[in-house]
Amino acid sequence: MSKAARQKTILELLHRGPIESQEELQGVLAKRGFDVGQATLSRDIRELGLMKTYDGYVAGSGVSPGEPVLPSVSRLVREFVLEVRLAQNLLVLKTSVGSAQPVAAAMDAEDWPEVVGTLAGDDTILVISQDNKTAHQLARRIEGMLA
Amino acid sequence: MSKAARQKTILELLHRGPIESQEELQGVLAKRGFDVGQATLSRDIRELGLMKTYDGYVAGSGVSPGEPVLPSVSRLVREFVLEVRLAQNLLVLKTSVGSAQPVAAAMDAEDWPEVVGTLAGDDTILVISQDNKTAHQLARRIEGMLA
DNA sequence: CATGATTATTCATGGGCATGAATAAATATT
DNA sequence: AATATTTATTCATGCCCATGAATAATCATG
Repeated sequence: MSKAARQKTILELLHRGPIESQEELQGVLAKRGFDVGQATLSRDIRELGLMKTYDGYVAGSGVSPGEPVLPSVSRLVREFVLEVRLAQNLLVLKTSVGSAQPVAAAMDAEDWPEVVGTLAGDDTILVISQDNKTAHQLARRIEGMLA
Repeated sequence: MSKAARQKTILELLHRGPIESQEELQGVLAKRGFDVGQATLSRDIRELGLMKTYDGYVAGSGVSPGEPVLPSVSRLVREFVLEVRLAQNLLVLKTSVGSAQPVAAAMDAEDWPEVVGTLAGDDTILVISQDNKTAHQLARRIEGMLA
């Protein structure tokens, strides 16, 4: 099973109540068919931004139950973005067919300060930046991911 | 630059006219910033289903110019599909947020005989199969990709 | 403070994928 | 038919990513 599925399950489990330790989490996940090591869970916890309270691990208030996580933006950009075009303070990204949405969602999740907003169609993403300069910086960042 | 971008460019170039040889293609791509070897082009040509005619390489009639290609279905399934649920002759696939479309598109492109049709939302794909048995086979295939 | 429990990080490994050099195979030319 | 050219395939390599064993660091307990 995949990392994304595992992390989704972790969030679902935490929605039911806190889990005391990584060891307990390991056991509960094993019951759901996820055979996973402690090191991996430590990483998952960090990636999901979980908090350790007196009662155990809880999800942050910004994370809804079962909210599936996306692969990293650099991975999605590398995989799906075909072209990066600059038009003043706008960036137009061409993607593989039907692939604009996950890329845009991953970008939104990054909360990049240069991004005012995104609009995703089927194979095109419009990224709105504050001005020409920041758009240019953004384009270079994305192109760096493609290299 | 990425493989997908390169293959898209190949298709665009062929839309303008045939290209005689892989060597010529290599040179034309180099002018567009794609530094790529002959072996790779041979593979691209095979993957894109290009045909070698008397005039040179042409795209098949089923391929539109600049039609971006998707990653393999197994790759997309592995990356985005979180759950596979069976309901009689229907399969419900849960994906990461906003990721249903590329997965469904890649499935459609496979022309699996067991698939009557697909319907993709934001994070859910409904796959319609002929009957319970073929749906079950399909589920197992997809689950195999996830392992 | 010593010890045990828990968590984080390092290190090594392996899977998946893409690539090009080298080689094999196929095709074109003379 | 011999040779040159073109294409396909094998082999080796490297990148990216994920993982767990081992270890280091941190925290809790007595």
